[in-house]
Parts: sequence; structure tokens; C-alpha cells
Amino acid sequence: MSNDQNERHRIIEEKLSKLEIIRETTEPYPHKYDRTHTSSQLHEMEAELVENETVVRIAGRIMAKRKAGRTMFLPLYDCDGKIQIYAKRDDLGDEPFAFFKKMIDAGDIIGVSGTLFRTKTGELTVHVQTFELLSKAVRPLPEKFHDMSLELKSRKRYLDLIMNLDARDRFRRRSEILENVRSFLIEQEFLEVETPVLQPIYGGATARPFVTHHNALDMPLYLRVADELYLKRLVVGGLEKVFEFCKDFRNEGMDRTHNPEFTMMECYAAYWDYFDMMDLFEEMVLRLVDKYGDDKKIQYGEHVLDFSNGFKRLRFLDGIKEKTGIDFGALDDANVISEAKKLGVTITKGMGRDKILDEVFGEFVEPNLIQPTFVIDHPKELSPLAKVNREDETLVERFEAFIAGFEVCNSFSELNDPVEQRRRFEAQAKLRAEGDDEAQVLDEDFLEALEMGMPPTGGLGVGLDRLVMLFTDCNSIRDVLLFPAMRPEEQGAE
RNA sequence: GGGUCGCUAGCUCAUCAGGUAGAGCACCUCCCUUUUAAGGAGGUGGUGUCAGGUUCAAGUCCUGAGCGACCUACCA
Repeated sequence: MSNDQNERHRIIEEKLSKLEIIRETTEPYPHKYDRTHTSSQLHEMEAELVENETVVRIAGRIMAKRKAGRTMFLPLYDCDGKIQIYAKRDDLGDEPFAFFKKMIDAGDIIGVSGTLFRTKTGELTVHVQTFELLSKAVRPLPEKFHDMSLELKSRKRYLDLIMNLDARDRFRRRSEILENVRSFLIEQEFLEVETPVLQPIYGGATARPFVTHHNALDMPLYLRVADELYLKRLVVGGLEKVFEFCKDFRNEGMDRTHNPEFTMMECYAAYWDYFDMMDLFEEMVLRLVDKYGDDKKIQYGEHVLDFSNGFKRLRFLDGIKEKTGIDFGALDDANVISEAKKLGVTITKGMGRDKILDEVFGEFVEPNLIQPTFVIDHPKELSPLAKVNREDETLVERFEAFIAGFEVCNSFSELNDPVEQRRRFEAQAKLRAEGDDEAQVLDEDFLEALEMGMPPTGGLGVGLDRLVMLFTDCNSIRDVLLFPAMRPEEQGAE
């Protein structure tokens, strides 16, 4: 972008010329610095460090420079918090102090050694004995007492992380949550595996893919929309419990719960059904509730989400009946259409009965599912990879978890009948021919795997970004992605 | 995709009855030996998102484009 233009900016010019002056006597970008403590360790170990007058070495970014004559106070941010440092001319000597005062600015990264004390206003502070410039910043920090715009935070996440310690905490928590889920699955004896991101045929979800091209093979490849079909191949192969943390890519709209690339966790367990998966998911989430919530409750925006009774179970058609008063399950196709129309649902050509039900559900039920709910037993056409329901052959054995009005997971008793699976794929092909470009594509290689015999299997996919949103009280997926998708700032930039 | 609002100094924002721009932070000079949105004095810095139009005159009005925020619809 306009680097050249920005580098003409006065402040940057000034800092660059300052940098050249520094270079005459000092290396502004040395190779390393040995620190003895981090800021939070200083706070934790204060009593001991003060008593022993321990000389500590810390490093971090200067966030402000408060000059008071022949002394300076500077807040320093490091990996886990902040600590104030105090520099005094009489301690450092005229030359070094002058260098510090003149050449080192807010935004620079320095290392200092010194002893701990408390100022008369009570702030724990390092009394500097020696200092070292570790990295000179040639751009100014953003303004310090107003929050950056949301756009700038998302575009330049490093600035957000520099300025806002809570942003660092949020992403640290994201990592912690993912780690928690991972170790939970490993405890349950799931095996972590990796499957292709680049796939010759995409499948496992109803979604439009990103397409790319392999030059050597001269063929199109698709970025995965799900890893489901690969994980099931592994179950066929005898890896009975597998999981993957997978970046998936869907070429669709973006909003507060959707980013074109996002992170899912899918897991499959042989000999399990969807009830087992409900238990697994519930336990996985309750662990997080215990860790981050209070008395089985978590605050999310205006809502208090109450997990003390686990997830409520709501049958898909019952949910619709509750909210609309209409028992769609008892209606024939023509009446489904006319009732849906009465409700104001837009029906387009090629929408089958079940698709219409999905619309009704999405409109009238989903937004109301604030408290943790498993929506179970969906219509068959919506779920071409799910096994038919053992009690009602028009439905499948499936559940989706809804919390705070959005979907967090999707799971089924996996369809393992190769003949039936082929039929379902063919039905999808028909939908596709009728114009549904999200319909799934027949995957012959996957069918061949099923034909080898897959044990009865339970599968689960969890939208990890959304899970993180819940436990970080974030309203938008962008806030839990370090680098959310953004349009380039300037056109024709290069 | 549809609607509403926004885009002015590096950052956060003023100017909003059309008369060619201001503040705070940051930066520069100076004063200040316990400050913490440090303070005081002075100063630099703007092709007002872009492109057209109306007008004697446009950041300000009109049209279009770009980017963003929020709401709304669909996929996790």
C-alpha cells in the first residue's frame, strides 16, 4: 500500500533520522536480551525482591514517557502485563540519561535492569540502573486514551494487541479454550489426525467452496468446506476415534458469526450414536463453563446463559410447532408450502419440503434459542450424511447445539449404509441440477470407502470460533479471529 | 444481497446556516529530580477517502465509486 507515502510523513521521517543518529553510537536492534522476570512475576514476587534488593532485568514496550525534569517515569508493557520504570539522571549519569530522554520514545522496546520500589503514590516501579534499546519504533503509537476504531483493531491486530491488554487476554483465552477441547478429546482417547485442505471433490457440508488450481496436475482443487468425509474414511480404516482441528473455507457471506475461513473441530467415534455425541459435547462445554463461568452460568452480552441443567433437548418439528402453532410434521407437501407462505416465508423454486421447514425453523425458532439447547431429529433431506432416525424414517438422527441464538455444533449418527448414502447423494445431485449450488457433490471415492463397511459411528462438528465467542463474551467472530477477513483498504494498492 | 450511518492531521474527534480547517494525544524546542490521561511555554504537521457535478466560492449541497460500522436475510 502507500508505504512510500506514509514514509514521507513527518513523524516517521523524524524517527528515522533519530534512528540514524542512534546508529552512530548504539545498535538499535540488538540480537537478544536476557531478562530475569516478567512484569507479572515482579508483582507476584514483590516482597522478596524488594527485601533482597534484587537487581531484576525486564524487557518490554514503552507505552508513554513522562518526563519530570531530571527524572522520567515510563510504563512498560510486556508479555503478561505492565510495570512502571523510573529513570533518574543522578543514577544513570548525564550522557546515558540524555540519550534515554532524547532518543528513546513511547513505542520503543527496551530492556532495563534495576531494583524494585514503590513510589509515593504506591505504584510498583523498577528503579533503572542500566537500560538498553532493543528495538526502535519508527511509527508512532495510536492515541492512548481513546479506543482505536473497530476497523483499525481488525486490520492491524498488532496495534490492538500493543494497546489493549484485554485483547491479548482474549486471544490467550482462545488458545486456552482450544487446548482444553483438545486435551479433553485426547483424554477420551480420540486420535488427532490431519486430512487434506486441498481436495479434488469437496464435501461434508452444504456450502459453496473456494476453487484453486494445481499446476502440476493441471486440475481444479477445492479448499475444504469440511473434513467429514476424510475422517469417516479413517473410521472405515479402523481408527475408531479420531478428531481434527480444521480450518474450513466457505465461499459465502460474512457477518458477525461467519468468516470465510474458520476453525472447526470434527470428531468421530465408532460404535457411538448421536446420543453419545450429545454427552461428549455437553461434557466438553461444561468443562469450559466450569473454568470460565460462575456457578454453571456464563454472562454473554445481556444474557446469562445457564448450563446448570445441561442442554435442553428440542425436536426440530416440536420447536416449529411451539413457535408457530403449526404441526408441520402432520401436513402434506402442498400444505407445508401454503402454511409456510402464510407465515411469510419466502419460497423459491426448487425448495423441497424439508428446505422450507428449515426456513421456518431458521426464522421462528433459532433466534429464540438463547439458553443451551440441542435441536434434534431434523428432516432427512437437510442432512444427506446422517442416518435415518430409528423411530421416524422421515427424520434423521441429528442434533445441533444452539446457544445465544447461534449454532455451535452439528452432529449425527453417521450414515454408514453405502446404498442409502448413494441414494442421498443422488438426491443432492438432483437439487444441484435444480439450481441449489450448495447441494453436496457425489464423492465416488468416499462411497467406495463406505462400501468397505464403516462401523456405526457418531460424528460431531464444533464451530470453535463461536465457542470462543461465548466464553470471551464477544459479539462478533472478528473479535476472536486474529486476522478476520477484510477487504483491502485501498483499491489498486501495490 | 437489502437498509441506515460514517470516512477531516500518524491516532481519537470537532467544525455541519456553503466563504479554502481546529483540539487532544503523538512529534520537535524549552522548563520541571516520585510521575501515572504528569504539568507549563512555544512549534511542526491536512490534495478534508476517491471521481464527477451545482456554485463567484464545497470538508460542508448533489451524483457515482471505494472502504467500514450497525441492522436484516442465508451458510458453522
